[in-house]
Parts: sequence; structure tokens; C-alpha cells
Amino acid sequence: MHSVPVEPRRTRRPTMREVAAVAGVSLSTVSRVINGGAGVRDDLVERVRDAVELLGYRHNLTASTLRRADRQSASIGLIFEDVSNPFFGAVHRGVEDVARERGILTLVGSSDEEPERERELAAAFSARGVDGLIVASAVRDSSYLLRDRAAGIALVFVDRPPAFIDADAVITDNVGGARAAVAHLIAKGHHRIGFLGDRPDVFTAAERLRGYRETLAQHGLAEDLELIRHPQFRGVDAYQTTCELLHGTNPPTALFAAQNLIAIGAVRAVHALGLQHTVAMVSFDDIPLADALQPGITVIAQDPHALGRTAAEMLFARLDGDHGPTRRVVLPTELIERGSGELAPRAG
Amino acid sequence: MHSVPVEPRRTRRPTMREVAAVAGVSLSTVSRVINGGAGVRDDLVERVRDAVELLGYRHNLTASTLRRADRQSASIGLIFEDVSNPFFGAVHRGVEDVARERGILTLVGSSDEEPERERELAAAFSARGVDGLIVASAVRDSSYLLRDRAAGIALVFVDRPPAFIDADAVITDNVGGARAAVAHLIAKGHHRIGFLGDRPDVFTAAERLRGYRETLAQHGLAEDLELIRHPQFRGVDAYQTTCELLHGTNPPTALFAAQNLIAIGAVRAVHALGLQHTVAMVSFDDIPLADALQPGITVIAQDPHALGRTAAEMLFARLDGDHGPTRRVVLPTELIERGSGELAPRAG
DNA sequence: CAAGCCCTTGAGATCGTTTTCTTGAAGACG
DNA sequence: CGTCTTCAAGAAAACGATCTCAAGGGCTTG
Repeated sequence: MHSVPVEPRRTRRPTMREVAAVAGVSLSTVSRVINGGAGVRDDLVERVRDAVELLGYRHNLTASTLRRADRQSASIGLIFEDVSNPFFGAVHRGVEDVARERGILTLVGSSDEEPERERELAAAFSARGVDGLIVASAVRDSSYLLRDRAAGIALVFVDRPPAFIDADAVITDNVGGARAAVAHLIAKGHHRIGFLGDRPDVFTAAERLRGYRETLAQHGLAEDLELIRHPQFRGVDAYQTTCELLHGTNPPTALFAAQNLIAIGAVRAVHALGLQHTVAMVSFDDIPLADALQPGITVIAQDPHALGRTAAEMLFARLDGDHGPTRRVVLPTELIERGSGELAPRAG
Repeated sequence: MHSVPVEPRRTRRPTMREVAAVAGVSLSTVSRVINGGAGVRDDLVERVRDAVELLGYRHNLTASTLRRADRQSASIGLIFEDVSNPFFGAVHRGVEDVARERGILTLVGSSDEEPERERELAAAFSARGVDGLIVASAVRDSSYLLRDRAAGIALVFVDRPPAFIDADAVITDNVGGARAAVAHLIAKGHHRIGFLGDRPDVFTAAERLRGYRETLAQHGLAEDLELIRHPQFRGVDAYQTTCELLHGTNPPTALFAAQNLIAIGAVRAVHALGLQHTVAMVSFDDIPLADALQPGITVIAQDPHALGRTAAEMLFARLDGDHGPTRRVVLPTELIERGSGELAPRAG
């Protein structure tokens, strides 16, 4: 079994010219049939269709795009931080659901939060003639995309707003969500609340930190820099950082884990230390099995699928000729109480 | 703010012809410089580079691919069941890591396990001239891809092997993993083990069910069809199905949850019923927070990232001219004991 | 019956690039 | 000094499709 060698590209793909020859019509007629067949006599349409079938002709969109007046490639590019983060998986799916209805395909890449990589991806997408770009940007200055937009590429920012370029964006209410999380913990009596989040050069992290700080200030609570931590490699370091934080002198009585992967690490740490009934916790972003834990994890849920859907809808509106002012859509978060956020403070 | 209207495509993209005019050289020379500059005098190279910079020229890969002798588009297509399933997110990332080194981009789509949709995606990718296809196929008969491969598109199956077409494949040892799971439970004394998995028309589900059955038989245990369940919509129904199973007459003392999303549903159900210390459980595929639960979830872990990496490596080997016999790579699973699989049977 | 119109069809230009072919200049060599 | 080789550079064809435009046929209409 499995011993038949794979033949190298034996047959060239048939072209419209060959279809035309077989059908006994001109190249133009074949093109018309392929593009819907309007204005072609029925019997010719049939002959062309038969020839297509016979030869196994497949339309070459590369050549078509090059020549067509509208220049549309029916594909868009998505730049995420990491396609293997379930958050972006859901955003991707939201985009795909909308794109599918229009027969549009998605090119997807991970920037790993590296500006250089993000620009490379944008350039690569652009070189392939994408009609639009949906970007979760990791750069301080997104104006490098101006040239692409000037060349006719539609542009929507998702999860993080654009900087130094006026463009459409769909983001979550990060500050509001963080405020809700921290206010919730304060209402339960907590005064020392740890913050675990990405470094503040990531927009979402900065916003969530802002919400944290503002809410502390609003309630007259002093900010302790010891309690604000930024684990570098989220999965691994969040665990470690949480342990350090909880084993330090004067540890927090509650934690706000401001990102999904960091939250997973923090939850694992709290459970490993046996402190899950002692240290309160709220996470930003819902995580699988959050409700199966004891106690369940109270979360600020965002809707990544809706983020993707909305971004795609805005992108296609632009491609359909919407030249209105740029829009920024902010999607709300939802506080889901499951137990971990409702624990009262206890002396460590 | 945000009130400046977005200008419609104002500038056309500059072409090589325009670059040539500005640099005062011929089109051919510009092409040579863009493609590495071999055989062009240094001063001309510099003049062309300056013109490129000045005009903001961006290479048009669409036109380039059309004309180039090798016809490579430097992009590949990925067909998954669902890009928002973290399992496929990880496979995707594995592919991307390998593709990135070669400057190759990924087009990605979800088939939702619908054969029609899978064929549409393959056709759409093919029309866009992808160099290769990595497919987690949902169809009984994958021979529809023969035509594409004949047209020179490399082909690798991932997660599920090909049917009616001889092609490379990378899959997990589903039968072996399932055997290990069930044997583990039997060794702990369980005789009534529930099976929760996708319908057997999904290859992986059929294989895991086979492993389950064979292991029961091997240990002289009778098979009870009441214990074999196939929740239709995984997230929602797995929860419901698990509840029904555990509340039925003569319920199982252990569960084998044979897919990641089903496992999440089953774990939630077991915990909701308060049976997590009573009913043993092993899941196929590791899931986040499995180790934070009480008891931790014992899993048969597969390595989706390696699945993607390996598939990509095989694909590129073919693109590099490997015409050897087709290969089937089977990646091993790993049993990770965390507690839930080590519970002894108790009368319900 | 001729003029005018609509409708279908095909010829040829064209999209932006690569590739082949040609040209011309410079250098090597007997 | 003439011929042969080598090399850089440009002119033009080609990739596979779409689009413009002109031609031809059939029909209506005066």
C-alpha cells in the first residue's frame, strides 16, 4: 500500500482558449459563459458548458483579476496576534461567516505582536491583491497602511484601534470591562487587588490597566505597584508570576487577570496553591471550563465572534462604496458571576 | 474626531513601467532589479531602487504569478472543520510556522464538516492558484481532488486520511489513544464505560470508537449500545447527553470523551451533577484548565501543532520536487494522568 | 425593399509582469 | 586589426483572462 509514486504535474490546466477550440466558439464567448452567460445563445452556452466539463476547465482567478475592470481578488487579509489563540480563532470565524456569503476567502497570518512581522504580512497580502485588510495591530504607528489604502485596499482595525491613521475600528469596551471587574471586587470588600496583564504597549492591556487604576482611584484606594504584574510569556509566566504575587509579603486578596491566556495561567496557579477559595478572581475574557471549576471563575466576557462579524461587515460596506466618515464601534462586555469573584477578602 | 471621510481609491498603484520611466531604464531592467538585480550594473540598480522608493512601488504578485515560469503563488490553502476550534487553531499555527520561513501565506476556511462546502473551498483555493492544499477532509470520497493535484497542486491530508485518492497524510494515532484511554479505565476496575464522540462518519470519531470497542472486547467486556452516544452539536449537546447518560438506569461508572469540545461539555455536566469524584473520566485531546479542576482531567493528549508542522513539511517537500511514494505519518498520543481517570468505580 | 435597430459573436487590445530574443559594446585573442 | 566571446540592456512576445469595438444576421418599420 502507499507505494504508488506521486506523478509530478502531468497535465497543464486547460485554458479558456482550449475550451473555445473544443466548443467551436471564440474566446470571448467562453468568457461570457463563464461569467454568467448573459447575451449568449442557449445552444452555445450549452456547448461551452460541455467543453468545460469535458476538459475539466477551472477558472483562473489570477488572470481574471489582473484584467478585470474592478480588480477585485475576492480575498481579504487578516492579521492577528496569534491564530492559535482561541480568541482570534473566534474573531476569524466571525469574519469568515460574513465573508463566506460573498464568496470571499481569507488569508490569515500571525504577527506575534512584532511590528516588523505585521508590516511584512500587510505587504505580502497587499502584493497578492487582497481587497481588504482586517488588522489587530501591534504597532505604535499604523500609518504605514496609508499607502495600501490609497491603492484601494479597504481597512478595518479589530480588537485594537488604529494609531496615526484615521480608519474604521471595532473594539471591545476594555476600560468599561476592567472597571466592572475591579468595582465588583471592591464591592465585595477587597482593597488589595492584583493586576495581571500584558505589557501596556499592547492597547488592550493598557486600557484594562487604565480601567483598573481609575476604579481604584475612584474608590479612594491607593495603587501598589507591587500588585501590578506583566508576565512576559503568558502561558508559562502567568503561572509563575501569580505564585510569586501570592507568596509575597502583603499579598493581594483578589486578582484581576486581564487576558484569556494569562487568566488560565493564574487560575492554574491559584488552584495549585490551594487558594481558590481564599483569593478572589475575575478574568477578562471567558475561558472554557470556567464554570466547572470550584469555585467557578467570574469573568468579564467579550464577544470575539461579534468582533469579527462586525469588522467584516464594516469592511464590505467600504468595498461596496461607503465613503462616509470613519466609524469606531465599541462592543460591550458582560460580567458573569460564577463564584470566584464573589469571595470575601480573608487574611492570607 | 473620526469625521474625515475616507477617500475612495485615489491613486492607482504604480507599475513597473512607471518605475522604468522614472529611472530612465527599460521595463526589463526594472524586472531584473525587483527579482534580485543579478546581471544589472550597480548604478542602474540604485537608480531603479530609488525610483521604486520614490513612487512607492509595490510588486504585483498577481501579474507576476501569471507570467512566471514556475507559476507559484507563494500561498497554500488550509481546509479545516472549524477555524474557531482551538485544535485547528493549533494545527494552523503549526503550518504557519513552517510556511513563514518560506514566505508562504495561508488561505484558510472552515468546511463545517459539510462535503459541499469542502469542495467549494478547494475549488476557490484552486482558482486562486494556491501551490498546495492541506485538508482535514470531511468527505467520504476525496478523489475530487485528483484533478487539482494533476494540475500541479501539492496535497497533504491532516487529522483524517484520504479516501479514494493516494496522497500524503499526517494523522494522530486515534485507535492507539482510545485503546490507552479505555485500558486505563479498565485497569482501575471499570466495566461500564460510556463513550461520547462525534458520529462515526467523522474518521477520527470512528477510529476512537474502534479503539474503545476493541479494548472492551480484548478484556472480555460486553458492549452496551446504551453507553455509546453521539451528541450532535458538540458544545451544547455533550452537556445534555452526559446528563442523560448518568441519570439513566444502570449508568456507566466511567466516561471516555472522545473529542475536545465534547469533553468540555461532559466535564461541565459531571461537575454540574456533582459526580466529578464518582464518575471516572478520560478525554481525548488536552483541554485548558484540565489540571486546575478537582480532580484534574486525565487526558489522551495529541499534538495539533506538530500535526500542522509535519503536514506543512511534507507539502513543501512535494513542492520541492519529492516524487517518492506517498507517506502516512502517524503521531503518537500521550496519556496524562491527572486524577479523573484514576477514580475507582463506585456504585452510582 | 431599404434603412435602422437590436442582439449575438468574434477580433484584437490590454492588464502588469517575466522571459526570450536581439542588439550593441567591450574585452580577449591570434 | 579582425573575429569571437561575454555581458548588459532593451524590444517584443507571452501568460490567461476581460473588455472594447466592429461586424454580421435577423427583425421591424416606413
